Amino acid sequence: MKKTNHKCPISSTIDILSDFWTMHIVYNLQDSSKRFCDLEKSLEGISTRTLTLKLKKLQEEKMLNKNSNGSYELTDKGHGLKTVIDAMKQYGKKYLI
Amino acid sequence: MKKTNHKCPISSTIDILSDFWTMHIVYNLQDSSKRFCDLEKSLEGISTRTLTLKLKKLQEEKMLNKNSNGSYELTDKGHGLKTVIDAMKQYGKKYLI
DNA sequence: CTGGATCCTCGAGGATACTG
DNA sequence: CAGTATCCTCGAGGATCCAG
Repeated sequence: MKKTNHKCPISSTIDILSDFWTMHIVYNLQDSSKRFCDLEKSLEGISTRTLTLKLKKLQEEKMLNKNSNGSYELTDKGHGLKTVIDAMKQYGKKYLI
Repeated sequence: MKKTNHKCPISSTIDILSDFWTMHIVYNLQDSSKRFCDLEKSLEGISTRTLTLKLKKLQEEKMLNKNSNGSYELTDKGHGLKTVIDAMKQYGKKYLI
């Protein structure tokens, strides 16, 4: 994945979202916090290594954090992606499938 | 990039968008059609090979087509992504940068 | 200018085994 | 359960040269 240096809202957002798993993870945490093994089950096909890496990266980016009972929950910054996810959902329904 | 088989609106949309250049290309064609060389200039850093490949793939997906004067323009399906792009722009403005 | 053809790099992600 | 550590694969994308 590349990194754009110029600070454009679109480019910055694409930088974060343009890998396969990130959006899936955020999507899966939208309604409730989940533990590692639950995420592993929801995200069919992800490897433990990748899930670990993505969760770590998302924590560094302040998109989510791990709470006291060990489950992962979105921060405000993570929940902010809901509008993007909703737009994608609408698009998928209308033009794909 | 992976392919999800189960037909979920979110997964299908992510399948299309989860590479670095696709969204940038659609974004660049949103307001006006452009020729190959113009896209090459706008999309700083893209190689001719990659641009060719992405344009071909996007044409196969009916997201854009090449018109009579040789420039590329979005189809309705391509323009449909505007809502997603707008959401990303808003997100970027609010939480990133 | 608009690509096609080749070759090459690099990193995302998988598989597996292991630990607290 | 929740990871960590290794090793390995595979494909996205870059660089370059060439042609219509």
